[in-house]
Amino acid sequence: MIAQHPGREQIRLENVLSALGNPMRLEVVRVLAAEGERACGGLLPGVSRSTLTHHWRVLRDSGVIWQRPSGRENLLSLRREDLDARFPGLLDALLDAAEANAAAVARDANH
Amino acid sequence: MIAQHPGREQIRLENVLSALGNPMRLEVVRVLAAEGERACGGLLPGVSRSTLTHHWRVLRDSGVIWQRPSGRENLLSLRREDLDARFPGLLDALLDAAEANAAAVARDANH
DNA sequence: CCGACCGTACGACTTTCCTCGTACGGACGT
DNA sequence: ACGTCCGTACGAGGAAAGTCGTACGGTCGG
Repeated sequence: MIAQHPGREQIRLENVLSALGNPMRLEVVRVLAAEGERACGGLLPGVSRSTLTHHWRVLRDSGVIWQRPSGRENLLSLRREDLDARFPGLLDALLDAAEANAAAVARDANH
Repeated sequence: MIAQHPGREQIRLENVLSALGNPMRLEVVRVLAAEGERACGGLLPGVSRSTLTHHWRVLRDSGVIWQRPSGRENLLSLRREDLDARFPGLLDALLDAAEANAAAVARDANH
């Protein structure tokens, strides 16, 4: 099926937050913010494809990412403009927080 | 049971985000930010007490609020300092976003 | 045209979350 | 001391989320 994205005005904060409350999806957003548009595959190694599809759907339905077919791939990108327009400063704060959080998690793992 | 709060360094972004991904809890945080320390009761009219206790636990365990007994009440307050130290700028961005979001939801309701 | 590849659709299973009713315990006022 | 109020603990029920296997449909390269 063709992906249907919510309009900018339909984006709801609670959906964005619960979407990003999942570590896998938060990691995806981190990668997209750092590296720009990317294909679906390879973003989360070791996870089955149907699980990935599920997470793309959640991110797309909550308004966090664009999903654009290109050949046999699907390209993902952050909806940075819409998120910034809707919730100014939130995305940048979230990305900074995600970085700090990832560092803390890594520190814990080695502790 | 005595409430046990995570230390500042134990606060994890994914826990904060999924805690705030629930509309009720997001509303509680909005009220606490606006009005400061408040008693548990009366924050969410029409919800049973055991449900409230559940939400306090989620917010407390994720590191978003302090919970402090005072007489026969329990006072709730935002962990603003810890959240700011851990994730600079995030809480303010979230509160601004929550306000914008609440306005949009109200607009939708009247549509 | 055919096989390989990318991603989705669907169904199933498990786990977690949300909500509530009931029972309990501490703190206050009389 | 007694009843009342505030909140928690526990258990149960239903709803939602996360994961996967399998099957399907496009798209590219030979």
